Amino acid sequence: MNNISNFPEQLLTWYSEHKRTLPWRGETDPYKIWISEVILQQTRVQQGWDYYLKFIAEFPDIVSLASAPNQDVMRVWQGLGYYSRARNLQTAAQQIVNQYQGKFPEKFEDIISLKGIGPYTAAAIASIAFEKPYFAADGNVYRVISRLYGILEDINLPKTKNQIQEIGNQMIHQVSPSEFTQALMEFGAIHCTPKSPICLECPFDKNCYALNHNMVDLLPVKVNKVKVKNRYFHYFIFAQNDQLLIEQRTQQDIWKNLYQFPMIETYEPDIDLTLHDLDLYQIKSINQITELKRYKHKLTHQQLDIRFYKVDAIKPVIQSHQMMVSKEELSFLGFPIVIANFIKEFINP
DNA sequence: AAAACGGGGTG
DNA sequence: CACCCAGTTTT
Repeated sequence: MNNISNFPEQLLTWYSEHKRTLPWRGETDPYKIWISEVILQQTRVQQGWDYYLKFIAEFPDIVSLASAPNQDVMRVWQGLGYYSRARNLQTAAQQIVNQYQGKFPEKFEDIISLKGIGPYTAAAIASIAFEKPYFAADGNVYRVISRLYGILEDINLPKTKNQIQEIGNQMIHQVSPSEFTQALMEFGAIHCTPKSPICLECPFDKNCYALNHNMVDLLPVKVNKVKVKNRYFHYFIFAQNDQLLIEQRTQQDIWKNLYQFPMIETYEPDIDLTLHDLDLYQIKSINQITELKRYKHKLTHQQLDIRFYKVDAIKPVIQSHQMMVSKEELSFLGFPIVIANFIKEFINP
C-alpha cells in the first residue's frame, strides 16, 4: 500500500490555495452545517446552493424547523429530490428538541442516532462543527483514496469502504479534522474529478497509484446494476370554479408527502377501461378525458410516462385523503417537479 | 447484501 | 445515453 506520510499537511496547503467560497464555508453553527450536509447528500453543490439559502432563511434554527408544518418543509424542498431527507430533517429536529433540550448533540453516537444522519453525515458534522477526528467518507473521498492508494476492489462493497475508512482514520489525526474533511472533499470535487482530473498539476502525482499505473480512468471500481422499471401515471384534472382536486401521496413510494392530482397507474402505456375502472372518478368512457400533456420523467430506478388529462365529468366524491384547493393555494404545497412544471404551464402560467 | 429513493449536470 | 453527485433507510 502507498504511504504518503505528510499527505494531510500537503492537502491542507492545496486547500488553502484552491478552496471555493460556498454559502456554508466557514460556518460554525452545527445546525447550519447539518442542513448543508443533508442538502448535499447525493446532490451537487450547484444544485443545493439556492436551496440551502432558502432553507436557512425559512428555518433559521432547530426550533423553527421542529415546529414548522411539514408541508412548509416539503414545499421548500420541492425539486431537490430524495424527499425522505426533508421528512427526516424535521424528525431529527424534533429529536434534538425532545432529547437534547434543543442543543445540537456533540457526541458522535448521539449525532448518528438522529434520523437521516448516517456514517458520512455524522462524521462530517463531528469533524467540521466540533473538530472531532471522525473521518467522513463520501463519493469524492472514495474516488481520491482509491486512486491514490490503488484500491482495486468494488467501491460499493462494505469491505472496501472499511478499508478506506481505516486509511482515513489514520490521516485525520494528523491535522485539523474540520479542515481535513472539507479539504479532501473539495479536492475530489474540483481536482480529482470523475472525468478528466487535473493530474498534470497534481501535488500528489509522484505518489498516486492510479496515475503511475495509468489507471486513473479505471478507478474507483464500481459495480452497479440498476434496472429501470417502466411506470405509467395518469393524472386527472378536475377543475370547478377555479378549484382543483388534489391529494397527498402517503404510500411507501416515490414522492411521499408531496401532493398530486387524482391518478391511476397502469402497467401498459394506455388506459384500458376493461382493466381499470374509473367509475370512482365518475368517468364512464375514455371519451370523457382529453390529454393535455405527456411527459417522460427519468428517475434513477424508474422511467415514468406521465400524462395529464382534462376531465369532462361531474366532480367525483371527494375522498378522505383528497381536498379542493384554489389555483393560488397550489403554490403553498410541495409537488413533484414534473407536476410543478405542468402546473406552471397549464394552471398558473 | 441489495433495493429503493429524485433530479440535474456533464461528456 | 451513461455516469455520478458532501448517502440513508428499508427490505
